[in-house]
Amino acid sequence: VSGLKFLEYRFFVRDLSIEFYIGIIVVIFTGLGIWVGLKFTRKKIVFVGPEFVLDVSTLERLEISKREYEVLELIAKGLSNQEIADKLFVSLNTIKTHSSNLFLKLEVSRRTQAVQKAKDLRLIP
Amino acid sequence: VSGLKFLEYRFFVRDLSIEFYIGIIVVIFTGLGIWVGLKFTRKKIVFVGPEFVLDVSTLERLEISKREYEVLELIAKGLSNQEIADKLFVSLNTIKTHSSNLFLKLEVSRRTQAVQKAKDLRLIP
DNA sequence: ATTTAAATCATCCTTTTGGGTGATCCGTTT
DNA sequence: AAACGGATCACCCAAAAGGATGATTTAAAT
Repeated sequence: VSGLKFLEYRFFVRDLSIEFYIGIIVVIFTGLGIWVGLKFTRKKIVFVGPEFVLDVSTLERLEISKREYEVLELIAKGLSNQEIADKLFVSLNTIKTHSSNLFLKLEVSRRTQAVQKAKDLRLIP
Repeated sequence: VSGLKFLEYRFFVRDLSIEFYIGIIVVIFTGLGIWVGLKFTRKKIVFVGPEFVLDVSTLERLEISKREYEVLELIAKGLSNQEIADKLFVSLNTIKTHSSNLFLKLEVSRRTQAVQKAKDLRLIP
């Protein structure tokens, strides 16, 4: 306040009220507090594992059915057609049909390519 | 200040200086500023792509040769043995030998499993 | 009621892949 | 010089995968 009064004395002629000085002080120290708060806060670093978000729109665009998607997932896990058939309780032929249709829709000709492309398209993690 | 003086009047008998009140105000509003600064700071979120680091020790432990590793990479890209042979300018039989040895070392029996396991072992991204 | 899409299974045939074995060549190590 | 690991290739056989086509059933949509 003394400093402010001194400044007032030097540069102005008006006599300012004590409330005015207090207002200025409030503003200045609130600002200081904000600055300190920002300055000494550790930046909160959040490591985000690349959260997989299924691209449903692509799934729909390619008209991939639920069953085909199941087969795709199991193919991606490295299972053979026979193993997939056993796991889904259907015949090997059925799985071959599903995978064939899947390859057509994904525009690939091998299961390894299907896995690659499906990952690129965010259909599987 | 008026509020403070009122409080002083109510609960204390001493006559406190204006500097004292200003000190209190400074402390209060600096604290307020700090609070605001912390409250409205967005947490800094850093997305960390899962930086792939090749696990050389595993590669050496499994005694996977350079050529075999090359084949592994191309298998992971979805190439057929014939395509790999063309790309590396060797015969199909050579690739079959390499992939067979690779499967032995990775303890798998299919290329899709090899890709899966190689990823788990951090041999490929 | 008819159409449609999904899921199921089959048959036939071809290509790809995997497993086993053996052989040659070439550097490096012993 | 001999041994060794690596890279290369061949041949054989069996299993797996892929492509094409057709058929049946069922549930949902029109």
